[in-house]
Amino acid sequence: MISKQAIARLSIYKRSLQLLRESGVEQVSSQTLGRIVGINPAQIRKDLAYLGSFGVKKVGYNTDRLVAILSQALGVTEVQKVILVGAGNIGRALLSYKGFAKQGINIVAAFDIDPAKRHGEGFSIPVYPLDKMRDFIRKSQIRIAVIAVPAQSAQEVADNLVSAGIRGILNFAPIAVSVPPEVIVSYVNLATELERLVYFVSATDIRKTEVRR
Amino acid sequence: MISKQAIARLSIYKRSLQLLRESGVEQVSSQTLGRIVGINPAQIRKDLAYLGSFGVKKVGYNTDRLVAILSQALGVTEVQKVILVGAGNIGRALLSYKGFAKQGINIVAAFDIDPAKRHGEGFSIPVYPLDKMRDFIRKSQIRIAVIAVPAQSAQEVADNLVSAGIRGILNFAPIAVSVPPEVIVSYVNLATELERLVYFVSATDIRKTEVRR
DNA sequence: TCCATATTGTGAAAGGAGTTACAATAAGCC
DNA sequence: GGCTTATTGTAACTCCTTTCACAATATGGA
Ligand SMILES: NC(=O)c1ccc[n+]([C@@H]2O[C@H](COP(=O)([O-])OP(=O)(O)OC[C@H]3O[C@@H](n4cnc5c(N)ncnc54)[C@H](O)[C@@H]3O)[C@@H](O)[C@H]2O)c1
Ligand SMILES: NC(=O)c1ccc[n+]([C@@H]2O[C@H](COP(=O)([O-])OP(=O)(O)OC[C@H]3O[C@@H](n4cnc5c(N)ncnc54)[C@H](O)[C@@H]3O)[C@@H](O)[C@H]2O)c1
Repeated sequence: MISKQAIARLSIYKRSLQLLRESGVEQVSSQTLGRIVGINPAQIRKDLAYLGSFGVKKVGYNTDRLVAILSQALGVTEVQKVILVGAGNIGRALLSYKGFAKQGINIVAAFDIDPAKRHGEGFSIPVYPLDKMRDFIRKSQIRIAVIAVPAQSAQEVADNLVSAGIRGILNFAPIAVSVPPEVIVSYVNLATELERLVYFVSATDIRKTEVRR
Repeated sequence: MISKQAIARLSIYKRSLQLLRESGVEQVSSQTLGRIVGINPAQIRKDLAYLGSFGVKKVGYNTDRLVAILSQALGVTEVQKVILVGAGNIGRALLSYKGFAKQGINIVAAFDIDPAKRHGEGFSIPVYPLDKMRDFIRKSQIRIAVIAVPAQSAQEVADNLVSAGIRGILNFAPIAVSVPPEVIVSYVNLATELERLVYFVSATDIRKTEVRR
């Protein structure tokens, strides 16, 4: 199995390769890609080696082919449907974002307890009441959900999601949720990210350049 | 120097300890805290040992004292001022968020190229034109900035920030920015997080429970 | 056609990070 | 006051990640 760090890097490669491809670049060496994404070329070659061997010596990798291979490996050859719970500040920002589609990810519906949050303001994704959630997940075979509700509701929402069949959760609430072992939870903790910066900036002496996930 | 993973965990401990303290808990063992945050108790003890030795055998740690020590270690004993560049979808979500203050972080101003983004809609933080940015950073001695502009503007914004004296950047744009070695850049890449979930959920067999940063 | 060389793929080395295990010990109880 | 025991702090170990280094090799040019 590929490690979670490696998967994150594969996703980063994919995005950069898509951009390169769009600007007409057909071949790229691990060195050049490494410069673009800020990652050691040997690391890139090793990550790609998990998926097979499709570089050409003295030339590099075909951008088109590599994007296809990475999409396949990551499981986004066909669009992945995702739902969102909590159409507040963060939730609405996600609903308005057009960039996920290009990465093969589609937020297909949102759910919110508050009726006032249910008019689509600008974005075309519907916001439903909570009691539609379970059925929607079942009928549309949704496996991944984003939690963007207040911390005190996160566990309850997670429990509902899991019992409806959700297998992966991206949690914006700054609190650990407990789920069965077969469910994967990933956290986005922005306050932590900022505190991390505060620490490394405050520690004044010269140090490592980048803090990358 | 403490590793970036350890710093992230210290921040997580701090938040949970604050919650515990608020609900009247005065002492907590590494085991109990570990259960709450989902982290191995030995890991917690080791992380705390970086900062000194202030647990009490057979009792655990004093929540009050530990919050103070963690705040000190992370550099948030006094409120840290942060600026935001790009008051779009994500930027406005951050500006509306009340939760940073509790962690000792204060977004004091935002900057946007678009005049239409400059009315404070609900949030009290001012949104200024870009040409005020340099002076503001200098005068208010800001060291940390959040980039929430489109990818194609991110490098330009980063260059401006760095030349004005910014030392740490939290970048929401899904693109690597190049900065001098003394500047720290941290990335929030939501598409990557979702793709990672897609991968681990798709790889159907039984596997590790959580993907934590 | 043959050569010089840029680049891959990977084995080995180095460097962390996380976990286990346990001796030390202070607290609370009898 | 002494004993039992929960809990810390840390040393040792294991596991995992990243980097280094280089042989293999396909390409493009002469
Ligand atoms: N906004 C930010 O910049 C930011 C930053 C860091 C962390 N967060 C975290 O992200 C989460 C969301 O933040 P926000 O600023 O968007 O909050 P918000 O209050 O604006 O939005 C929360 C939404 O969740 C809905 N909700 C509440 N309980 C619910 C439930 N049980 N089921 C479904 N919906 C429910 C509310 O109606 C509301 O629309 C919070 O946990 C917050 O701590 C936000
Ligand atoms: N919204 C999301 O959910 C989301 C998700 C993933 C990534 N992102 C990334 O976050 C960034 C912001 O996304 P968004 O949805 O908020 O975009 P947005 O277009 O809503 O907002 C961008 C803002 O930046 C301003 N801006 C543009 N160029 C600028 C410049 N040179 N200086 C200052 N301000 C400038 C624009 O006026 C606008 O207000 C993008 O890079 C996007 O790819 C957003």
